[in-house]
Amino acid sequence: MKKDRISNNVIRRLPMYLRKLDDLMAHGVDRISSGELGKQMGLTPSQIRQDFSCFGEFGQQGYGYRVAELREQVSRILGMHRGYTIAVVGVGNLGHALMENFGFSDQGFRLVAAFDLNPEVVGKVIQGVTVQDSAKLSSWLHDNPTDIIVLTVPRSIARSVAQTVADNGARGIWNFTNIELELDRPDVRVENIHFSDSLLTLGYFLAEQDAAENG
Amino acid sequence: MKKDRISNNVIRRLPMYLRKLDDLMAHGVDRISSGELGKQMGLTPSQIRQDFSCFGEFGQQGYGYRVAELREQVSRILGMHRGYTIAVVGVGNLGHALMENFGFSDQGFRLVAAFDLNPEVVGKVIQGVTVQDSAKLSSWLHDNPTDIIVLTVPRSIARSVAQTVADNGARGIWNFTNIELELDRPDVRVENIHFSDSLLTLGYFLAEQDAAENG
DNA sequence: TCCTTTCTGTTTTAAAGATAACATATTATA
DNA sequence: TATAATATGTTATCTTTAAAACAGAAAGGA
Repeated sequence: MKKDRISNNVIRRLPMYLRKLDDLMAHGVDRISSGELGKQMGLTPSQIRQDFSCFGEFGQQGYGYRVAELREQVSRILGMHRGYTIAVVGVGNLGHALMENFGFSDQGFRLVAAFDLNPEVVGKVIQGVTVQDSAKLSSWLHDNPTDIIVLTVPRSIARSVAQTVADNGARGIWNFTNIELELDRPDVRVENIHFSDSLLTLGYFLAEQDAAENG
Repeated sequence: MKKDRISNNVIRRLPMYLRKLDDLMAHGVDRISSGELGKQMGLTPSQIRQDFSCFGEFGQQGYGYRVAELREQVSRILGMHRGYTIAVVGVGNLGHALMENFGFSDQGFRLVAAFDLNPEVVGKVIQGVTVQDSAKLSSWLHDNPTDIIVLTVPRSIARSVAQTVADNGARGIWNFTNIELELDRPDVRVENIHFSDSLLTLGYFLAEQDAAENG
């Protein structure tokens, strides 16, 4: 039965399902049961069936799930067919790396612009996109409504840039800066990649191990 | 009362506390109550007190928490004083960006080595570290036990490289490749940065918004 | 110094999340 | 065609996580 309110945990598992299903398709698997899928993903069959049942009935009793169809459903739920537009703000090492190596179009997004304030970077063409001067950011966004901003600027200007893009129609911010943005616009969604949080978590587990062994 | 088993959720919040406490210190705040901290972080005071009480009694009734002291405790819990060693494997755009811009030492880690198989990259010195040929990876790790491997190689070789480093004493893998590693070594901790999972999650929320408005 | 206020650490209660159980439908097989 | 096996979607139960309530200790003021 379709649910109205989908829990965060379920949403976070959707991309994992997508990856696994892609993987299965690449290996020529065209049907799978929740039991087998659970075994391969380290989840219980119950959880898998419950997760999918939040969005509809994608399986068939006595048969299982058709991989291609399920993959399509998950991809649709994630909005991958919508072709959301993306602009990178801050073309330093990281922003550059994302433009070059992250396959935005593979994931259903369209990289449409990039901005930086360094004159040495402005004008460069990366993946078909010309880096523009940050001074033009506001007006460009105003003229070209853009769904998602990749925020890869130094943390010192992160907050003000975030506010600027939020005030100029951005609907989501993919935040790579190491701060909590705290915008005054609840309609703008912020998704964080906190590198240091992740590494420190890893460090915690090593420290825990060390403590258990020595003290 | 100190707890034996700390839940994952609590652990994931620790780095957030650390960032907030750093922030408070930078602003000259030297004491804070769970109420005020909760307000600033979007958490309930209860949760904050419970989180800290997992590790000990860091506050003072009627007074609150001394920011510097609490920061020190959190940092200690995360093992930041232990100076875990780090080697980057895969010095492409992303690996390079991390070496240059992520402040490993600021977070208490020591960047000690880097490896790549591209001859144009091998020999380069980045942040004081000379990039070595990947052919030397196994033997080097064997001779220089390293705590954490930053895995920034192409996904095609990710699994085999991960296995290699795990078999040569790595204790943790910071995985930036878009796959689930599934090592046969439960003692090696894997911490993932799944860029696409994160962006797709953001996409989900935009799609949800769109669906609510139109259909 | 005494009393009120503040605020912690812990206990209790409630909510959320995950697992297990179940009823039912399809597939495969004899 | 009948029957056993399989596997879903849903309901019920259990576990985990978060919030609220509370008792007691320190701080601050009159």
